[in-house]
Amino acid sequence: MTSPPDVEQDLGWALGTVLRSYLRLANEAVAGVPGGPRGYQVLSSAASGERTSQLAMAQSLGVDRTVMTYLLDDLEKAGLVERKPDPADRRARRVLLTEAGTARLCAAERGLRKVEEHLLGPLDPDERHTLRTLLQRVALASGERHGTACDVAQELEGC
Amino acid sequence: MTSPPDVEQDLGWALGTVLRSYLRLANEAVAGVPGGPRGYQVLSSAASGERTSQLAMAQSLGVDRTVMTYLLDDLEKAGLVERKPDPADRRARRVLLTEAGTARLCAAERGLRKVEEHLLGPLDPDERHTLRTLLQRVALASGERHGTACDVAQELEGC
DNA sequence: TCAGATGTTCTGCTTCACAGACCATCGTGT
DNA sequence: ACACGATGGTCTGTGAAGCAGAACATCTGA
Repeated sequence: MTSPPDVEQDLGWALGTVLRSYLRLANEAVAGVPGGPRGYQVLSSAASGERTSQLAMAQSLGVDRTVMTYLLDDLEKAGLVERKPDPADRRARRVLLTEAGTARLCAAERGLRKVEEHLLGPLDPDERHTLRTLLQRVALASGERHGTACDVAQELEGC
Repeated sequence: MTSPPDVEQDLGWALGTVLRSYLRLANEAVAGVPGGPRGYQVLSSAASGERTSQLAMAQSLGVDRTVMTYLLDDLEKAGLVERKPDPADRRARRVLLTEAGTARLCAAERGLRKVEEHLLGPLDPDERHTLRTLLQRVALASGERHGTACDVAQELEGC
């Protein structure tokens, strides 16, 4: 007999479980931001100043471009962002935060920071930082190589 | 001015991004298991022998109990699991793996292991182990305290 | 100037999760 | 023994959510 590989060993299970808990809490923390946590991410992404085109934001956040449309519709309706025509490319729109949007973003950030700390409660400060850093590195790396999935597909053939 | 808190600093963003990449790869790795990665988790959970009741499995995997029903329907239709009446409680069913189910589970596990290693590619072996361990601890802890969300809700009041 | 690529939006469709009702069974109390 | 609420499982309806595909405007390169 081989060892009994429990579900809890599975990276996917751990990721899913943590994300579920996070979302459950985050939904309350960002109450008032249309689109929930994703709406917050849009705000945050727009606030950074880079990647203000809708498509760029959609890709970095992992949402469909058609979804980004009505996500922004809601945020605009709530007066948190504005869509200004991009002077350099008249097809594109620059997504800019209004003052209300900036304020709402800050409030949401404060809330989310507490949620994160609560979620990482079982870890000591060093470990929290380590987890954040490692996750971030994996996220950044996996975001870059979108097309590189093929080499894994090849490996999988041999099973 | 405060520092510019980019989206990539957000724990939720990192979790979501990594999980998305994982699912994209895992979907191929578990091809042939009805229900995709979740179907695999059901198999894995049933294989452990504990938590074989549908409800217990549903909770530990974070899916609705009505979803578990048709998830198991599909797995049973594919001949990977059996629903046997629990002798101790005739309301409940024990979910048992068939031989085909066990084989499929092993194959899926091999595939997923490669996916995980590929995903954690940018980390060195020590870091991979650290990330796995820390994530697991957070996942286990956040799974246990389901009702303890209230204290965070209280904290959030003060924002 | 023309052809193809790109950014955005809109329409239609399919999938999917959740709420709620329903049935069978258990456990407890009387 | 019986009645009651709680629990495990299933089914039905409904609403949301995302994606494919087309449409339109605009950019870019030949």
